[in-house]
Amino acid sequence: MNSETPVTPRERLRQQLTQQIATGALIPGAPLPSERALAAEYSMSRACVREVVQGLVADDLIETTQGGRSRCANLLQSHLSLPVATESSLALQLEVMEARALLEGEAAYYCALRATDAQLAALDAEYQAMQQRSRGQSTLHKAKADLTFHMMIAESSHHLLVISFSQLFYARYFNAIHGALSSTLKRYGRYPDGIAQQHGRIHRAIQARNPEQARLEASEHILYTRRLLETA
Amino acid sequence: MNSETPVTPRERLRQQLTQQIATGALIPGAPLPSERALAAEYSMSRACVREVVQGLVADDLIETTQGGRSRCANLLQSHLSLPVATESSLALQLEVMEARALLEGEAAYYCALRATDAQLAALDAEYQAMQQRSRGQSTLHKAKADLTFHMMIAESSHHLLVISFSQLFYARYFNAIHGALSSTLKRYGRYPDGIAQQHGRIHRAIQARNPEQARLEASEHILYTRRLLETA
DNA sequence: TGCGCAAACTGGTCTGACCAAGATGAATTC
DNA sequence: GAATTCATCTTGGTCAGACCAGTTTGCGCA
Repeated sequence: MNSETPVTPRERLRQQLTQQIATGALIPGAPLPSERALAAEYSMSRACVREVVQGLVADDLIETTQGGRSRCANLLQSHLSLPVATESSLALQLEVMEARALLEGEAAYYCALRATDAQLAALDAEYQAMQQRSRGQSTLHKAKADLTFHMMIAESSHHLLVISFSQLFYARYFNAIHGALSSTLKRYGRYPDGIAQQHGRIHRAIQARNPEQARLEASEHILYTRRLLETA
Repeated sequence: MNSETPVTPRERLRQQLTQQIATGALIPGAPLPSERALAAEYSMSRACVREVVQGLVADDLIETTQGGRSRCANLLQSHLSLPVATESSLALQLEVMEARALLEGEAAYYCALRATDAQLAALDAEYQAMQQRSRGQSTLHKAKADLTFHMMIAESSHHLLVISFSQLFYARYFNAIHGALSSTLKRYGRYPDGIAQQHGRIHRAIQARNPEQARLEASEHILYTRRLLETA
C-alpha cells in the first residue's frame, strides 16, 4: 500500500521537525539547522524551507530572529493560552450565543416531544439530585451539574444537529461558562435565584411533555444567562 | 507610542486576512485574492505572501489547492464530528430533514434580513431558472438545483454559523437528501406540487424581506417534505 | 587578558522563471 | 438546444540566485 506514498520533501521536512520537537529531540531554546542547511539536506529550495518553517512559527512551535538562529519554542506557552486565544472575535462569540439560545430551545422542544420514558426518568432523577445537593458544593461542581442537565436534555432530543452542536459548544466553552458563573457567584454570594427557578420550569415543561413551553423556558434561560455574562 | 510601529507589510497582510476571517468578511469557502494579486496590493514579493499564507494554512484558517484558488477554511470542520451517513435508512433521513428544517428556517430568516440587493437578485435569477427548466431533468439534477437554491439562501444570510453548518451538513448528507427526493419522486411519478409552491413562497417572503414569514415558509417546506417520507 | 571590530554567518525580502493542476470558454458533437 | 471536449489562461507549488540587515564568531591589537 506504500506503493503510492509520494511524500513530498516539504511534508517530510515538516513531519521531521514537528516530530523532533514533540519527542524532545529539540528542546525549547535549542537551535535549528539554518534554512540553507535544511534546504541542502532535504534537496529543496530555501523558499520552500521557509514556507514550512513559517508554518511552524504560526503554530508556535518555532521562534525566529533576523540574523540569529531559529530556535525551538516553549510549547507550554501556546498550550496554556489555547482556549482563549483562538476566540478573538467578539462577533463570532455573540453569534455562538445566539445560536445556543436557539438550539437549546430546540433541544428542550424535541426532548419534551420524543424523550423515551427512561430518559425522562433519568432526567428527573438528575434534577432531583441537583436539588438535594444544591448547597455546599464548589462552583465547579455546580457548573458540571448544570452541564450534565443540559446535555441530558440535548441527548434526549434525538436530534442530530442539536446533539452535535451541544457537544461542540460545551467542549469548547465550558471553561468560559464556569469562569462566568464563578464570578457571578462571587458577586452575589450564591447562584442567582433565576437559574434554579428556570431549571425547574424547563424540567416541569419537559416532564409534562409540553414542547412549546419547554422551548420557551429553555431559550429564556439561555438569554438570562447571556445577560449575566454581558454584565460580568 | 506609535513612534515605533514599523508594522511590516507582512504583518499587515497577516492581520488583515485573519481579521477578515474572524469577522466573517471572508466566509468559509470564499476565495482569497490570488497570491500575485496580494503581492501587488501589499507591495511585497510573492514569496513573502506565500510564507504568510502558508502560516495561515498551518493554522487551519485557509485551504489551498494547486491550480485552484485558495479559500477560507471552515473553522468548525475540525471541531465537529457528525455521525457518518453510511446507510440511508429512513430513520436517518427523518433526522436529516429535521435538522434541515431548523437550519433552513434560520437561513431564510437572516437571508430576508441581511441579504444584499445583489444577492437577492442572484437568488431571483436562480429561482427563475429553476422554474424554466423544471421539466425533463433527472432526479439528481433536481436535487442539485434544490441544493443550490437552499445554499444560496444560506450564504445570503451572512450568518457565519448558518453558513458553516449548512456547508458541513450538505456535504455529509447530500446523499440522504437525494434519496429522500428520489423516493418521493418514485411514489408520485413527479415532484409533488407542494414543493414548487413552497419554493415560491419562500422566495417571495425573502424578496419581500419578511424574515418571520421566510422562516415559517422555509421550515414548513422542509417539514412538508419530511411528512412525505413518513407516509411511506 | 581583555577589548573591539571585521568577516562570516543567519534570517528576511526580492526577482523572475518554470511546472502541474484547476478554471474557463469556445468549438464540437449528439 | 444541451451536453461534452479540448485548448487556453490562471493559480498555487517550486526553484535558483541575489541583496539587505541583523547576529555570531573569532582574530588581532592593546
